[in-house]
Amino acid sequence: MNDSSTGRRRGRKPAEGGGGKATLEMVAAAAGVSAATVSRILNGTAIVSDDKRAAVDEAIARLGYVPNPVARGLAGGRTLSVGVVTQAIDSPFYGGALRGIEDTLGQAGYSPLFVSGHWTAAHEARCIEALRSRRVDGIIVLTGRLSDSALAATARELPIVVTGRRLKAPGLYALDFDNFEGARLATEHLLELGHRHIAFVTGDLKHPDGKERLRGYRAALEAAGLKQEPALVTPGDFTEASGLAAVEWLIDSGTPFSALFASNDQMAFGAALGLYRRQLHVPEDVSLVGFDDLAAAVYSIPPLTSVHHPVYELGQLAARAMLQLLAGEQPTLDLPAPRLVVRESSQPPRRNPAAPRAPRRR
Amino acid sequence: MNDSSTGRRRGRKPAEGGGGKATLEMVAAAAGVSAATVSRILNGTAIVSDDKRAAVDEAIARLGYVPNPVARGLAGGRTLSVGVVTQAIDSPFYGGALRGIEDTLGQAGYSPLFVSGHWTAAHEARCIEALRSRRVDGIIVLTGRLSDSALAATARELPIVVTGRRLKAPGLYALDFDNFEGARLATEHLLELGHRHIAFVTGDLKHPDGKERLRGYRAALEAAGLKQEPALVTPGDFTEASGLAAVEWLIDSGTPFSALFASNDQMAFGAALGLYRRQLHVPEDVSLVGFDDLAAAVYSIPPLTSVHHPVYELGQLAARAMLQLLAGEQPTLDLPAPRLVVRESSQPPRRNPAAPRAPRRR
DNA sequence: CTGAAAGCGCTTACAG
DNA sequence: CTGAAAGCGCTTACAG
Repeated sequence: MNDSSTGRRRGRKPAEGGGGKATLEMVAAAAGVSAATVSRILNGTAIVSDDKRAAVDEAIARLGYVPNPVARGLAGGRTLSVGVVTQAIDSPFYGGALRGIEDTLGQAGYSPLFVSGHWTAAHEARCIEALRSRRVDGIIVLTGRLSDSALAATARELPIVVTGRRLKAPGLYALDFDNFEGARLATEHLLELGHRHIAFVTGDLKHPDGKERLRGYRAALEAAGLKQEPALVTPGDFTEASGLAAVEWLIDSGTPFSALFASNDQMAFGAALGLYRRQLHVPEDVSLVGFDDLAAAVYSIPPLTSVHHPVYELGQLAARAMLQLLAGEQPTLDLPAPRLVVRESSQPPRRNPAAPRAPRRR
Repeated sequence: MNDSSTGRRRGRKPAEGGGGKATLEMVAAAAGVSAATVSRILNGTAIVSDDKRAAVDEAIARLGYVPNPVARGLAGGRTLSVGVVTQAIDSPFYGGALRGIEDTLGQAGYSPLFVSGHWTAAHEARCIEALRSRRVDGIIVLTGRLSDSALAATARELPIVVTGRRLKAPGLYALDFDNFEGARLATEHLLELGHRHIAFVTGDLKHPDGKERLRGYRAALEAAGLKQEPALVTPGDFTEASGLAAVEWLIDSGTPFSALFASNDQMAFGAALGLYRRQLHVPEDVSLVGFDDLAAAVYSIPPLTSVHHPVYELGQLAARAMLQLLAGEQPTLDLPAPRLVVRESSQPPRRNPAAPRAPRRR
């Protein structure tokens, strides 16, 4: 072939592979139609005659054209991206949710923009500003510390999906997990095994999840007709370190307990280490139950009984709700009910189930 | 004040809070200068007289102006965003690196765009396309399966920083951790404790990290004058499940060993569960050493001796290198040397250090 | 030192 | 059904 036949002498090499140089205009020229028509075909905005459509499709394929989302964002006001405010990009808890969001959004042609809120309202507010300045089409907020009213306010500007709270506001959809029921289930499990002295490590009680889980624990005890022992409830903050500290505090306080329910798996892991250090065996000496059912629960020693928190589904649903909001629909999605995954860390108390036994040192 | 003095009658409410509606043009008008001047001040592109600068600063503050990165990207060709190809957004291993990248990039005004490559070259290639179509200014690739030549090729189009390999190419900077030395150190530690039968669980051997760690293990044995026992080397793939399977395989094969070195912590966790299931205690019966020093290593039972892999720093350095590449500089950064963190999972072998002991069932 | 103007690659009323 | 044209909010040669 003769290369003088092509007009691009000093042009960069023709586009192939995404991000190439082909533009809408080039496609339009190649197909012999206007740019507007190509745009309409791409967006399904209007009915176009079959032959033009075929010509355009062919041109797109031949040029390896990939629309430029940046230009799209400027012109159309939509960027096909949604911001995701997580608390820490490397959180073992939210990780699964991020994956669910990424998968679901990706299928719809949207990209997630992940930012870390670092568990402070000020930081989260800054994240939301940054996201808005990037012109995201909507924002998914995973829990966080922002006030309901702040969230509702920004929902007036662009669609918001928020997890971990119960909240109704225009332009906003809230997705909540039944933490109360989960904690109730876990406590009930221990009660059914015969435990009567069940220690509880709280989460951060400023956090709705923390509050609800404590409530669930108490409700189960009450339903069983047991009196609450304040000495068995020790404060934690959802970190491994606080679970470890809680166990040491409990043991040192001398209050007998045959089971321990931690408000999340991370604290349960910390608690397990604390028990190990004090030579108490799980589950022979103390039954241990966590909450969240992290991936690591399966490989903890012994494998941890835990309330399954469907984080991946949470991410999927949050993304789906966002897509619906973006499409002008009203989401009606809901999370599955909590269920307990029983593994090897819980069993009936050693001696007489009714007779509490003080952990002893060996 | 009389509101007829302002021209915006039906306009949306004035911008306040990021992402507001103020535009460059509005700032220019308010400050009595041209848009070009405002742009120059914002970008530090040219020297501007003090009084104009003051007027502009004031107008920006008053209007709560936030530049629109989308428009910026279209006009200037830069989006102030860099793509990050990780393998799984919720990887316990890469999580720290993502945080390092986010922190470092954020300080420089850049935003990361995280995408998951799912450990396949095809997927990663698609990620890179998607990222390029989003017009990122550069791409950081965390390990991955892409061929060196594919990476070098895309580095001709935009700056690339890649971790986990040794590679030189124009527009590309590679950041590698000394996996060989790390594995050598870990094995040496076990040898110094007196172990002579050290089992090894490999990582994915198609992966450079996997290969290097095996090499380090072998080098240490050789340096100690020990003959290699092929039966002690069992294949794994970096997952917990493969660590568990490896231990079962090892025990069932009847080959005696007093220590086990897994090519990463996740496999060490799996191995720990396998030992627990077979009633073998760590470290009394078997010493266990991992690699990577994940956050979870501190809370595993017993706390795991592991080669520290500075992932957060890795992320920071990768981002820093990208920033330098973007500024037209040639990075010369390097990762810290590996070091071993000794915890409670390793100790001298039970009996005579020189006499191998077959794990027994109890 | 500073403006006017063109242009980045698309979308979207507005008119056929 | 389809074009021509304006415009999204910036940046950047090009001229003073």
